[in-house]
Amino acid sequence: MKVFNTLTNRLEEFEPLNDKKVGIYACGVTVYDLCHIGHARSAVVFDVIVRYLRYRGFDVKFVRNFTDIDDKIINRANKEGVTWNEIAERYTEEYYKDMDRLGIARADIEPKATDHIAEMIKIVKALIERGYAYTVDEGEAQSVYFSVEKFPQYGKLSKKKIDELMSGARVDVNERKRSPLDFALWKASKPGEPWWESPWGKGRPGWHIECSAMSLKHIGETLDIHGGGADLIFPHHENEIAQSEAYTGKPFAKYWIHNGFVTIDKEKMSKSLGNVLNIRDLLDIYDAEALRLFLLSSHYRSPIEFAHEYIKEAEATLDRVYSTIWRIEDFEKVEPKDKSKSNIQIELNIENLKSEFEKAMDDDFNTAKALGVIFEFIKELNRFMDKKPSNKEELSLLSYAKKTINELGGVLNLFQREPIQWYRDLLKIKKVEISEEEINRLIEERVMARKNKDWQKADTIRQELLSKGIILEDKPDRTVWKIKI
RNA sequence: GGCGACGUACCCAAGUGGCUAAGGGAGCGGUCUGCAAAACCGCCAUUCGCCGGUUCGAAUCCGGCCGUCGCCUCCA
Repeated sequence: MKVFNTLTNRLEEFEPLNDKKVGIYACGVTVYDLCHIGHARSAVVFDVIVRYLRYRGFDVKFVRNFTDIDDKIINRANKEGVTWNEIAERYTEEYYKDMDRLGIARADIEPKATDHIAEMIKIVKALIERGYAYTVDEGEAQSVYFSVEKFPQYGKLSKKKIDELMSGARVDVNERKRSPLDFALWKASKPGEPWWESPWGKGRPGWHIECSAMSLKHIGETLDIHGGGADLIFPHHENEIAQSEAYTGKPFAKYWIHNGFVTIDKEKMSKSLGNVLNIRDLLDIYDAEALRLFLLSSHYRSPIEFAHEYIKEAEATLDRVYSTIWRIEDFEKVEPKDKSKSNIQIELNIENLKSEFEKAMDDDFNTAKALGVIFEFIKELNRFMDKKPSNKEELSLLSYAKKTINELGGVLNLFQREPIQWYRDLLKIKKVEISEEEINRLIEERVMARKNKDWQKADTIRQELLSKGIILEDKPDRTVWKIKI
């Protein structure tokens, strides 16, 4: 199994530090606003990585944090006239609402920064004692900064050189740092800001230190995998390496995995550009699984361009998969004819499907390729069913195929619904103005008309439903409805 | 300015030295159907931004050019 390591800029064989045990830490969100589709991508990517490692038999401990104290949270709270923790709690809840719908499994541990103040203080104290950090007076209290020049390897993750960073650095007149590259480990609180008691007076933690403290506590000195969005490489992850390795003297993480951005009009989606799309707004008009499929349809490190058209394509794809599964279920109801000899020449190579899927996923979690493998198999399945399988052997092969799609889909957390549920959910999300009962009533009416060869009436009903976004399919034994995408 | 990534059909997207350049969507033609829809079959890149080089052989390696984007500031 190979993974791309940002630290070495190369594909590497994945070998955890302790046999089958894997400790993963992924940077979560700062809870000050609704999550956007970029957050969704990162969450989906690491969700799939964890699911696949488990599928491969690794014993995974997955930690994903919440940053629940930060300037942005404080600003938002001040703007709304509420407390900072009210903001943090509110957006943590909203995070779960969105991520649950996207099928993101909960991490094994989901620590919050403010529950680890003591651990952070301990590290900061040690860094001062060992000469890696220094204090700066800020009125009654002190701030603590990490001195980047004391850590010569600084820049090894982001491939930056300290002197080049220095020459390009902005000079911030308000900060009393010794070097513009130094970053805050601990901030003295200004009046009105939240604070915790510390050896440096009333203050609050800097951003980066929380991840060092929480990963150390919940996983250990060296992580197998540390991940997050590519925009965290610098300075966040670079700073984490500096402070963690200065503290423990051990490598902070063996593999660094970073997901690419979501772009709109080829530009990175970001708050400062004002082009963010909230997950919430998209889930109002698209099926969550379609959004998830869209996010997995290109490699996790490539930039992925968002367009409504692409989500619709993903919906069409899902529709095809669920239609095929539905078809299999029809065959499962057929009483097998034991005597009939199999005359189907079409290959239904399920072991090959599995091995090709695994091959794709083993290659740096190539979900795009893995999906291609599944879609190819879907075509094979339909071809197989076109030949009207009827004996026991053929029908059990179909059931096994269905089970396998479910199993492999489970790694991506796709294709897990009952087909009828897919159409019912779509009925809601597309705001179709007709109930399932009404659809079934019209179908009954049309069945009667067709029996009487009243084609005109049958076509009128079909047309009426189509105008509301419902497509009818006449099967040999019955008529089913689907949603027009 | 420094560092990095990318450029594959009408659109999305795999493929990083050698069988016919995956897969999906759209489109066109056909089978099936009362008509449809779905499904299936066929067509849809002699060619991978451009120009050179290495090689028996390159979309894949090297060099140059053009274009797009990202990081260097809070960001998934």
